[in-house]
Amino acid sequence: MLDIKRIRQEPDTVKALLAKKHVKVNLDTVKELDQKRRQVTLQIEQLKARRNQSSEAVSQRKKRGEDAEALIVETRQVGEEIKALETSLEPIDKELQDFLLTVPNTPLPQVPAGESAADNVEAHKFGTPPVFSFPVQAHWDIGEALGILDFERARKISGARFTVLADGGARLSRALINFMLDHARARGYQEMATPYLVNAASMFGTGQFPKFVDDVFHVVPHDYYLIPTAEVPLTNLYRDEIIAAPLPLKFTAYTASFRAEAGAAGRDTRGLIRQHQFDKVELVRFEEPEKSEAALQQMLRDAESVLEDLGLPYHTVMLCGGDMGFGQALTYDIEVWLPSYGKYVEISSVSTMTDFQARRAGIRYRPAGSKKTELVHTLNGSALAVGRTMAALLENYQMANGHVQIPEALRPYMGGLDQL
RNA sequence: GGAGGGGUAGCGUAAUUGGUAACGCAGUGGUCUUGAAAACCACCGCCUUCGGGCUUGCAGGUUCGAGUCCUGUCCCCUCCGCCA
Repeated sequence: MLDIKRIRQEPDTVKALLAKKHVKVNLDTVKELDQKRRQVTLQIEQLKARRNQSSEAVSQRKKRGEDAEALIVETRQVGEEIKALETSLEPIDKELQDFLLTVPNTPLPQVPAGESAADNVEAHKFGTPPVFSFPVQAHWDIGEALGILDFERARKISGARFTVLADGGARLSRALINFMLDHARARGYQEMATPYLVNAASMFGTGQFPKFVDDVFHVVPHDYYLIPTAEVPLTNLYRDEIIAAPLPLKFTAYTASFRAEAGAAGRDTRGLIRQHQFDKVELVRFEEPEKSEAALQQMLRDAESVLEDLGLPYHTVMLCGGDMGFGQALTYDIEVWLPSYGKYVEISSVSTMTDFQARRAGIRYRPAGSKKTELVHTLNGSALAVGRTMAALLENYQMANGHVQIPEALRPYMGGLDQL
């Protein structure tokens, strides 16, 4: 959520920044609603002050045994006025709140202009795409041939966009998770294991709701939501809290993630790339506002180095305004080379949300020497998406005989096994 | 899922028949001190258009006035049931 004060004070700047995200918002409506709300609120508070006074006076008279009937009648009228004004304020308040919840975060100044992924700017590159002396196979073919991916039975027991990992596939996935968690822990992230089902308040806190309700799974009879990313439970750990511990706070968690992928029909229908359920190791960081941009660079390196340790070629792009997400102020996508696609494919997204989530979720801290609390900055990133990493491994490390080499760094997690 | 008990400031506790949230500890700043402790003073939830308003888990209701009464709901504890 954006600061209403900021919208009030510099509407043109906000408007210009949002235009960079190719979002058009009618800030004039906000301005009108805000003015009206402030005006009515003032009236209400003045009347309440009067009611508090006469109510106290009633109390005094009664204590002295005097008659207070006239005063009670008068106070009752004030109460009725307050009620009427409050009733008139309700729709204004609701409309303003509802609107503010749908306004995206403003991008930072360095975000490149642009409309789509084509306008993203390459920031870093590692490795070179492998050259094969034999026909390249896609990971779904490699996996099925090796008996480690079973899409057909997954369709039977669940449906489209689900996968069964079998034998070495399950083992490889678990190895990757452990490898990634250890990698994050070595870089100072505290490991957490969180619920996969969260309440609606958490979804509002990180910004999935109200705009993206249709993208998540709703467990109807109990009114829980399946997390679309561990960013949700991790960031909401400190919802409605004033963080007492010294910042930064760095967390990592492995969780399954669930996405409805509504409207995605036909895209990436084969393989592990786009699933309703996938595994991910996530990084979340709570940081002081002045340090959040430097923190973002660190987190980016924390994620990139996973791919470097696995020897997978990738490049990193800074997202242009039009390709950015709802709550992000600055986002880097890490894209891994996928031979079957013949291009780089997103495997991680690392972002600073500035104070956008913190304001929604009420996450504050007390700056050293300050009496007032301030909103923290929240950052998050994947390190990494496990299914996509597995796909990249199978494809980049495939051999002519259909088997797949296991990179050095992963072998200790596979009991020394060097190929599948 | 059922029955009972509970939720008040970071922690522990108060608040007559409904009368306008009190106290202790912890913490922060100050006085005093060579320094510290002790003592004393102030601060010690949120918003504010600086008038004031709000805050007893949350949302409503009754009332001139609700921590207190009523309804709904969330969470915690104990017991029973179920269960990995």
